[in-house]
Amino acid sequence: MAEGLRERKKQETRIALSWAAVRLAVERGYGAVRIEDIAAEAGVSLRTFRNYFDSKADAIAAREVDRSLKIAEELRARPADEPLWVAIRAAIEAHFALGAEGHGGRTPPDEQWVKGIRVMMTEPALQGAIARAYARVGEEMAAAIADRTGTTGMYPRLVAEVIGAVRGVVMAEWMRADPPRSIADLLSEALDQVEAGLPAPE
Amino acid sequence: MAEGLRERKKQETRIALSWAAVRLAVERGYGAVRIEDIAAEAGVSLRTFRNYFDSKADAIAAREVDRSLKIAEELRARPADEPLWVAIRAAIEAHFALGAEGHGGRTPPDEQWVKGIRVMMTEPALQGAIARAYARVGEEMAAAIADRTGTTGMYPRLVAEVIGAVRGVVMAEWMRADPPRSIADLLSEALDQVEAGLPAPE
DNA sequence: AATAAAATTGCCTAAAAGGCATCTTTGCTC
DNA sequence: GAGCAAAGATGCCTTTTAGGCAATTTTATT
Repeated sequence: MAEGLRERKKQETRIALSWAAVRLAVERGYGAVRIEDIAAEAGVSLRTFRNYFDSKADAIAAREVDRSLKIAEELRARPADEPLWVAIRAAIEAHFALGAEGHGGRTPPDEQWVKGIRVMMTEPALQGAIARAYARVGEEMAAAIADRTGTTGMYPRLVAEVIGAVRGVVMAEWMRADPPRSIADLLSEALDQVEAGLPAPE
Repeated sequence: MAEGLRERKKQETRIALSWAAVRLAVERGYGAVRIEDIAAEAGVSLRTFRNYFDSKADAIAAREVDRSLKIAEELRARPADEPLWVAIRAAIEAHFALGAEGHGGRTPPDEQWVKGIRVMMTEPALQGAIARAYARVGEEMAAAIADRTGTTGMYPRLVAEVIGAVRGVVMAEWMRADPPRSIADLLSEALDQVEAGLPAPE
């Protein structure tokens, strides 16, 4: 086994910790969670928590990083001859498939995640960590785009950051839209506008 | 006087504190600055510092917020009949006029600010605060754009966040470009690409 | 099984966060 | 211009975080 037990256990601990952090924050509010509680919940010592994350906020943000990195992964998985923006749309849509007007009866395990997102976007103390997390994601995206298009210079980063902007605006709108709109819709609308160069409507 | 001495003094203290924070961070490195030092430098008590800012990082970021808010201000000041993107370009360019291949001999007072920027973009501990700061700026920008275009929905926020993305990418490229390129150039290039809808180059 | 490498943990100190009461300053009224 | 109310500044205090260091346990390798 290439990675070995050691690596796997580390990942597991990391994920357990960040899930615990999210769960507790959702349950009792971010401010009321001590990192001590998080560590206890995950079954490690307080000190170990600190070996994994620099802060409570980072632990929560880590969940979103891991999720979001999948966009870049998905993008790399798309056929190489697919036009860039088609691939991008597909990658993002796959990522957001969670909130998808979940019919089908079975509550997706993501349902709890939606609450987590809400906490993350709401709690001011978290926004810094989230932003830093997305910066990480942006780098991955830029790399994926650079590889796919063979471009250098600002282009890949520009695209990556603009996608990040779209993600953010869409999520914000999705959370506050009343009546609710589907993420797929919002996403599509936003990407259309971006691809058109955001012309001023008259 | 509408605002009164009270408000003015508060602003002064706020600015003094955040300048002190930036200066000290540039001089001796972010980590080596105690908020106690910052307070002392600005001539207030440690406790007062805390009344103004939630953290050391916020104090530094505040400087960049104040600066960046001028973009929105500038945008509002542009003639109402100017096309949106023309106005946006002008507003951003005015903002970045600092680094402008400063000939003319006199070192702009902004020279120190450039160092400040470098610290802000470099220090990981600061990136969260910076990001939050830019979120503030994004709101102002979105409001300005909404007012100017009379649009609602995602459009204003989308434009604002995309501009933020451009700003970020341009600054990063500017700091790492070797040989150096002028900010105006980079900005122009980035905005061209965005306005064109970021088409994949072939 | 023996040993090296790496992770976990406990202990400890410095620093930060923020509540609360007190004292000053500012703004307003008479 | 004296007095009063509101807002800000300050000091004190407790809880929580941050992170270095060394000891201990666990995993990987030979």
